[in-house]
Amino acid sequence: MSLRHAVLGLLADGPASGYDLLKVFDRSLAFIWPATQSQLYGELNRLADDGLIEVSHEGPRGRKDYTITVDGRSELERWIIDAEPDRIRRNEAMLRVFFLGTVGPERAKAYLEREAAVHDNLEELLKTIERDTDWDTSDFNRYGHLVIESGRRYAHTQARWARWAATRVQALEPNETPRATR
Amino acid sequence: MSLRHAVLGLLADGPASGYDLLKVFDRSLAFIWPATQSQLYGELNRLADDGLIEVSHEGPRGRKDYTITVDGRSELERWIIDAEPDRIRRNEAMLRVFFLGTVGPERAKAYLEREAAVHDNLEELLKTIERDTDWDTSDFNRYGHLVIESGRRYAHTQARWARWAATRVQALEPNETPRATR
DNA sequence: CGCCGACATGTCATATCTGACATGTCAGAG
DNA sequence: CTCTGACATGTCAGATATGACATGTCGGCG
Repeated sequence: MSLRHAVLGLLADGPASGYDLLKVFDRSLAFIWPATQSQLYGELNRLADDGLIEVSHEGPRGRKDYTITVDGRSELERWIIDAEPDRIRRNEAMLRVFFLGTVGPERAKAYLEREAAVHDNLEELLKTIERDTDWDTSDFNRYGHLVIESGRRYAHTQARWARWAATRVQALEPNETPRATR
Repeated sequence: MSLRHAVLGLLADGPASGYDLLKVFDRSLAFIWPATQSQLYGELNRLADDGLIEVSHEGPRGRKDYTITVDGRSELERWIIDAEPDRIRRNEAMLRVFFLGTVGPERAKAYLEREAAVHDNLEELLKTIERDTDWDTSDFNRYGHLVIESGRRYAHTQARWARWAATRVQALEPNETPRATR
């Protein structure tokens, strides 16, 4: 249930409307905490009900600017410092690797090489973002730079791993003991 | 909705009961695709309804051994090879990093050093598993070794990143422009 | 002045996840 | 023979997530 804290964190930087926040989610938080529009507006109302944020200004077209309250700020700090992060990471790509034995070495190898290419591309994308972003003025804040760098290193490591894994596939196959089809 | 495919993948290795599978989930799939008991039993029934698996044997205490069907096997292969993996990874720890600016440099640094230590421990754990596991007979299959190695490299990279990030924190703080509390 | 595209918020059905609860059986130790 | 712990499957309420749908407004271009 960290959407709540993502919203608080964004509002800690200054007041914003749901519409504003949605753009930030799409642009900079998309990789680490995606959120849909219906989730976001629902959460804003719940946060306001709980007194962690409040409507500080109403604009045209029903626009509502929300501001974080003192309670909201202390809840945010509590979450950042005290709460143990949930480290569970479901990883569909790795789940496939786990079962690669069922499709035979050629297709396993092809899969891993594709993974390598995907992560090469991701690394390039993140490098481009690092190069082209003005960290003081963009939707990414200064600490966002650290997050992007972490992603870049992750992509790099994964690509190297996938290429290494592709070379290991042959060795993993049982020596001519075809798996039972039934 | 990949729990479905995780179950198919495990049953591709041979028949098993829900109880058996639950142990495998806890022991070897826990890191990449955790599942609870209620999820698992529900999914087994749904898979059987859809004809992708079938009850091949009934044992004592209501035990049901499930076997993957031909349809199930082809659905599994389709998923591994054809379907585009969902690469969205919610990452609570990184979300915190994104908002580390709100708690001040000392606490930000402490957080990152803690992250480094956590990932050091994870790396050690995975190294131990790599060292002590017999990859031919354990719940991990041969390809599971590749998955563990990927995790090990990930933990290593993250620990290095966190230590590097800790050194960058000072530089990220705006020069004595205290953030507005309101 | 009319229209289009961006602005802006909201609801709803469906699906899924989580954790707790419920129920019962069998094998082996003492 | 009794009891305990592992075996074994299931249901349910409540919380979250997803994607589609609904509704309306304002600013600026032609």
